[in-house]
Amino acid sequence: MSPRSKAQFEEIREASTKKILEAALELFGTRGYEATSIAQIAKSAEVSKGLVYNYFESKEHLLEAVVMDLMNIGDEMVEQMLDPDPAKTLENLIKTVFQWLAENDRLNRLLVSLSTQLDRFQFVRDLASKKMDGYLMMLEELLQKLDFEDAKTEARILATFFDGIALHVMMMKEEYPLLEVQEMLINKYCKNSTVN
Amino acid sequence: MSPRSKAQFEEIREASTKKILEAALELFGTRGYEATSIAQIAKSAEVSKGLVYNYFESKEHLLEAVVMDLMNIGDEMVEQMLDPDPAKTLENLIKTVFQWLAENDRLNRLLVSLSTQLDRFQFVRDLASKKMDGYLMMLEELLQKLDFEDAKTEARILATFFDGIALHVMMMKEEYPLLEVQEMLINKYCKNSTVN
Amino acid sequence: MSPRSKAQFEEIREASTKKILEAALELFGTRGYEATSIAQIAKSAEVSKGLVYNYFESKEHLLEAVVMDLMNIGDEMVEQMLDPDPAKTLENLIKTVFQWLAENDRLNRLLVSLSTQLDRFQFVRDLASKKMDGYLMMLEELLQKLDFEDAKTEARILATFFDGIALHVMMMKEEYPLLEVQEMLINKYCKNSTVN
Amino acid sequence: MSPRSKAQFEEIREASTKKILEAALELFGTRGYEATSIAQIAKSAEVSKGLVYNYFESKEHLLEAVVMDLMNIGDEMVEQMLDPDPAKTLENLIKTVFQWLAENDRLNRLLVSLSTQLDRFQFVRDLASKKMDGYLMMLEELLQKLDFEDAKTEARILATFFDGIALHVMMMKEEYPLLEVQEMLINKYCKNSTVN
DNA sequence: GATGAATGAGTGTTCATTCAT
DNA sequence: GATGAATGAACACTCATTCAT
Repeated sequence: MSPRSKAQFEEIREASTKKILEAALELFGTRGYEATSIAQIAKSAEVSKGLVYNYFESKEHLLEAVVMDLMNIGDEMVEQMLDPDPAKTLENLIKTVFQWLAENDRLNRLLVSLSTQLDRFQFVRDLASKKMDGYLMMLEELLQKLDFEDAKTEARILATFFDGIALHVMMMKEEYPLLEVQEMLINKYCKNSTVN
Repeated sequence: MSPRSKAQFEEIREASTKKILEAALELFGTRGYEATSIAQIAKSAEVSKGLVYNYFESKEHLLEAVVMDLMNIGDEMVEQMLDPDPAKTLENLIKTVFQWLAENDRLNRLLVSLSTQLDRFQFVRDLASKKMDGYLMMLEELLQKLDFEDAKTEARILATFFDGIALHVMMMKEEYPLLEVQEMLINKYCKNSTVN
Repeated sequence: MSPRSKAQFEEIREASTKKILEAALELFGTRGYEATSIAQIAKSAEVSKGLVYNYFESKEHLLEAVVMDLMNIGDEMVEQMLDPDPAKTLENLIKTVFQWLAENDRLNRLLVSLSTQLDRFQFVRDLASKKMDGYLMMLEELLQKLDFEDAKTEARILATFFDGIALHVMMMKEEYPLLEVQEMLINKYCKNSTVN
Repeated sequence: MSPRSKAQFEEIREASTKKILEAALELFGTRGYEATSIAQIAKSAEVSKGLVYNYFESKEHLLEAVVMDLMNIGDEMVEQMLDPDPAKTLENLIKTVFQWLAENDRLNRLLVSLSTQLDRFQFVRDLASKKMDGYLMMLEELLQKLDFEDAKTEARILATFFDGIALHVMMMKEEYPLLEVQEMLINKYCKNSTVN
């Protein structure tokens, strides 16, 4: 009865959605959300303006979809760095953060830029808040195992520092001495257990 | 209708310019650059739209003037914290940074948000780059005096960390444990000379 | 996969057409023609957008079909009120008009609203004009039999009045005193023969 | 100080406002509110789209302004027809209504068309409701003085009839026999007192 | 016969900027 | 120096219509 099967339609939908999401990420990440127009996204995705609205209710919903996509990727990465040795886990974590920053310039820029507009995008605030809490708890636990005195504040410092790096890498790109900083950080935090 | 002296004109110019700059800073800081219109600035400064364009070539030039103003204030602050004892100077510096962040929510937000658009605002890139270099050099010198081994990287870490705090305070406002973090930071960096 | 007979196809066609027409009537009547989208009609008729265009050339042609449908219903009603006694026929007519208005809020609204756009919908103009002529002639004939002096103008007045009620009922809904008005109207027009 | 005086600005504003209001009335009245775009109004008023929004917050506010303008005119007319003799006043009223309909085609069409969208335009509903109440009371009073038995319902009938004429004139324009209908109406209602 | 993905012209609205005075 | 009326390009979004399957 139907001319195309459900599966065929699904394929088409997915392909178009993907093209749009990728274009949106690219542009939101490089120019920022406000400075990117739907027309630009459509053009970059080689698609009509109207189609964007077939798949996403509004520009803001498109942004939400882009961010949600990213978050899922983030979760997967965390699981891969667990290790029986807490020092090793922390080292993995640090290395992963640094590597991610080196490779995901546009996502990084998008996330930082959104963090300046938390009031406007409630969903970002909720998401960031939840992520940050999980983040902090994990770090605190690790640092406790590594016998840090005030693990809670140390975790805060480490988390703050990670985002500081995100900001600086975003601003300076390759000029930021990621390797040196990473090494010193590992020295400071992952060699602690042996010292104490 | 007595003709006005040059000085009088100059006074008027300066007063109007100041009113506009203040309104622009306030609005750019709270709503963001994109979301603030020239009409809003003019209204808030109790001035006509046309007058804004008499003093500033464009919205972007107005932004530039606002940022320049901020930077000058920053320079003044640095001079006030110098102390013969490097540990004391560093402590002053840390305290000043923390205090500024606690008190200047909107400026902080404006600066962070501009840092995400360095490609668009070339003058911000140049400015930030120059400031950062001076900043880093000053920190490196201090840390060297405090006998840190790799003072260059430590300076980088400290600068990165400051901006990380800026980012987190902007996001979390009063919820960020500024005091605890500040204390731990002072312990880590300003007690070094006595230890070594 | 048995081939379907012509009759079966015809049945399918008719069923789909009917569903679409009903949905369109409902939506045009409640939201208005401009404010109703083809997508809404298709959804409400549980049919694809494409199918609507299989059966109706355009949105405007669909409207035309809807209106034609309505008109046929109107014709059927007229035949049911004929009576040997002209006074009785007129009374039937009045009562039918009032009852229809009380029961067909949405159709009434659609027709009035279309009458304000006669220039745009030529077919409505033609249709309305033809209907009105027949209407007037019937009324004139009746009133002549009831010995009204200037039956032509009286017929015009009655017809005008009917549409005035349509307008007011549409605006005021239940607040309009349909019963009182109906009674007075019957008194004025259907008791004439006994007086003269 | 100011380049143009307040009065000059006021003049300019008024002239532009008037041009826009006139164009809007013309187009809303002929094509309807929905079918008229701001672009069309601006073009017809020989003005930029942007200017329309300088003077009117939104398309709906523009409509409101147009309608309010009309209503004020209506009020002025009522006062001019009062007469010590109620029969004469009623006659004046009838004549005024008929004359207004003959001369104000577009306003009439606009008002009828808005009456089909009372739910959408709250301000029209409020306005119409208030006008109608005053209208009915005045008619009732007049008819009471003229010794009509059920003056309340008669007033309702007259008011309904007026709007019926409005509807028919709007549809048929010059083809509607305004004069004959007017004469018969005056005969029916304004000769009553002498008979009784 | 039937589907719904895709298009593009059009909508209401905003706003940086210009300019006559 | 100062005003605000005026412009026009741009924006987010809608929707009648087409078409490959």
